[in-house]
Amino acid sequence: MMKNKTWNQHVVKKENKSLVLEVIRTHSPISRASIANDTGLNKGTVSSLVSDLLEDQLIYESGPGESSGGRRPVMLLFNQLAGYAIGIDLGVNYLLGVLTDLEGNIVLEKLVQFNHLSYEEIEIELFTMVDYLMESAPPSPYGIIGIGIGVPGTVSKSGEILLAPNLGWKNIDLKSIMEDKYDLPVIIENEANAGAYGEKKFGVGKDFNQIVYISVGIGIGVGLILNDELYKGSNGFSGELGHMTIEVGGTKCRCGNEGCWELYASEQALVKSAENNGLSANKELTLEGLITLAEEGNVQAINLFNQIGDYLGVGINNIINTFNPQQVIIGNRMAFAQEWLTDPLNNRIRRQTLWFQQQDLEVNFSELLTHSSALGVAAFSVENFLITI
Amino acid sequence: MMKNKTWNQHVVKKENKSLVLEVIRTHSPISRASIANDTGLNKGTVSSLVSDLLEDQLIYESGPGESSGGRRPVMLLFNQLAGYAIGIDLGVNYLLGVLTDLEGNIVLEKLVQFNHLSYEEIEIELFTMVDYLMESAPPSPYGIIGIGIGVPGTVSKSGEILLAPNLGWKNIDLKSIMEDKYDLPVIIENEANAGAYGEKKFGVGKDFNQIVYISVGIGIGVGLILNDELYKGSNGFSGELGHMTIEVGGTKCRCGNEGCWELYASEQALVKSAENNGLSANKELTLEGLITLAEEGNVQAINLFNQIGDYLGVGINNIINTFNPQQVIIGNRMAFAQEWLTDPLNNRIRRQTLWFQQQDLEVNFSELLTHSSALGVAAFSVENFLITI
DNA sequence: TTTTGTTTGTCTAGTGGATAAACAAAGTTT
DNA sequence: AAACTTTGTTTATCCACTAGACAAACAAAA
Repeated sequence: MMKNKTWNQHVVKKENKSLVLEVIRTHSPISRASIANDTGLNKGTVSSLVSDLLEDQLIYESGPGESSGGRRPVMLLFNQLAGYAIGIDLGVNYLLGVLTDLEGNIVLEKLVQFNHLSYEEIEIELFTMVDYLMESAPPSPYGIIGIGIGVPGTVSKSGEILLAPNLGWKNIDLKSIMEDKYDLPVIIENEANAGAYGEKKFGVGKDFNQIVYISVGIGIGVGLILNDELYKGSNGFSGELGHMTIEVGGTKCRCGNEGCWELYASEQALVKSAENNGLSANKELTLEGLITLAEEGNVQAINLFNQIGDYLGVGINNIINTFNPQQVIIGNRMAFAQEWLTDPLNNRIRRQTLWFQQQDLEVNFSELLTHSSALGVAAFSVENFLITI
Repeated sequence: MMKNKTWNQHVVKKENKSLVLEVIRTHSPISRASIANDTGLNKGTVSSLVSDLLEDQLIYESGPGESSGGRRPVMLLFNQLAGYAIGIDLGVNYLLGVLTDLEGNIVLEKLVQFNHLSYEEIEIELFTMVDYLMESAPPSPYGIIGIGIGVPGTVSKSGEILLAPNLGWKNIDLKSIMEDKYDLPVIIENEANAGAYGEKKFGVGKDFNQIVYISVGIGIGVGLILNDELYKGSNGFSGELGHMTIEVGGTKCRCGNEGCWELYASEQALVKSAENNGLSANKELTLEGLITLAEEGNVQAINLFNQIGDYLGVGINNIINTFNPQQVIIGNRMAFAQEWLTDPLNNRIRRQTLWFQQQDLEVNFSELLTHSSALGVAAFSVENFLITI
């Protein structure tokens, strides 16, 4: 049985309803007439679909708008308060939870930090976080419409966390656990994938279709937006670019490979070379400490960041040649060091990337910084909810 | 004006008609009843669509099939002779043209070899080739349905050849030139992209959805099949992986970068190290010459191929980490040396690729060898033709 | 103020394609 | 021969979209 997707009028209606909702979401406030004009749908069709959406409470009518030489239009607006989504960024030593409306606006946010917790202990923190956010949600027609969780590891298509090395987790079916407990749709996604989506929806990637988002933290992860959609490989493991070889016969990595990119351009690389350089110890040798040093004008610290920027450029160059993206976004904690990374990074790219790849290419730093992932998974939940309407 | 895709019953019919044709193409011979069962469409709907397709001469009825306990079914078959496609692989020193039916079977094929021709001279060869293939096509309802050309260079989405370094071409709008002359749909595609599609449709990639095809010739090009579709970047330049850095500070490449993969793992790398090793000159130092030497048991030649295999593995490792594909196909001329490449290549991958990436991963050599590209572009033309029905 | 023309949104009739169910034809099985 | 099965067509019905008529609400010109 192949059961290929067949087409009938029910599909047509659902599809057109989605289209109308999408137009209202992106162009609000907008009149029925403008929707008909924009989509090419007949005026009557739009009226009928709009009345459905009004019944669903997903949109509402506001007062009349400006006349353009005739009867004044009734303006339609997306009801972003029809429900709320929970997005959680599950980090190695923190838990960042946000409650967003259907437009991705943060209604409430909470950060918990910890150290060296076991899986069971983190699970308790997670439950506490979700409970808190659920209880705090304002009343709404649809209530909590879903929970999204971003994790620093590989996630299978079925939502199982296969390997999260920095957490020490392996084969944890968090999706089922959460769905059983809360009876809500749950989405588990790689942190870099989530961040990529977050930046695309709400951050610096809004106007681009082909985006490579590079999450530079302890390690390096990459999220790919290809043709406006998140791309995952055949099993959902794509974007493990932190383990791309940039130096044959280079340093051994615990992944089994050698010369891996994240050994040269991540937070762990930064801290390690700081130690090797015997940098003065009046500041702690952490990313934050080194940023403070650099801000004070410490040349050694600045050089370290320059070095990281250069190595970032090497990997980014490879990525550009592979994907020919419109935009490269550097995100996560390392984005705080933008000031000292930009020049060496851009130099490397200007010198070494094929000229036609540089056309229409933007290299940007994250706008949402540490919030990209949480907002991204929340947005996934919203998207999933809206297509079921 | 956004003019988003709207849905109506015309679209539904077209889509369902395509679906029915697709099922007949892949499952022929098949009865109307089976189609209804497979697709989920109503029997009556299938009957009506089938009668349309019969009128279009795209399918035909054969004699009755086996009964399964009731009336014997009328079997339907795809009429692969309803039209013919022309596919041309435009190489640096050759022109390979094929005439295929709508199923991709080669009806006629012709190879022309040359050396150091200017663009104008190659254009003449190209015209001669197309004229020959068109005249030789058997009579059919739709005649020649399109021309596809694979070129070793970057092609913009509008079909312009932007840069073909090994040909010395720049900004040549071959698509318009051909369409004006022949008044037929013309598709220009990068040779590696075409090869990837060819292998997916007719070669070793038939049963895979995420394929990385690596065309190893004078240089290295890569074609990506992601989610069953050819992926091109934002401008159509993706897959320029020959210029991926695999050694920081390595050999200078004329692309401006250094340590590019194709300097270590292509035909040009092979020949160069053969020269440097001062290999005996009783055979010419070409790929073919070195293969002959290796077949005779020449240890030096075999070592050279082993070296190439190892470096191929380095780049392939990066690619696997990036795309998490189901299959990697090594194609083009270097595939003839499969015998001496396989072991070092697989060793490198087995040692250095993350374990979960190796699951369900196949590394294969091309089946179509030098025909992948020509068949691929012909298949593009067929596909484009069928969706206009 | 009146008239004219425009814009908005609803309503009605009609079109086209899908579906379900009845039906005829051509088999097999008992 | 009778009963059942399978195939493929036909018929009546449903449903979403479209075109075009229409009324309401407004602006601008007379």
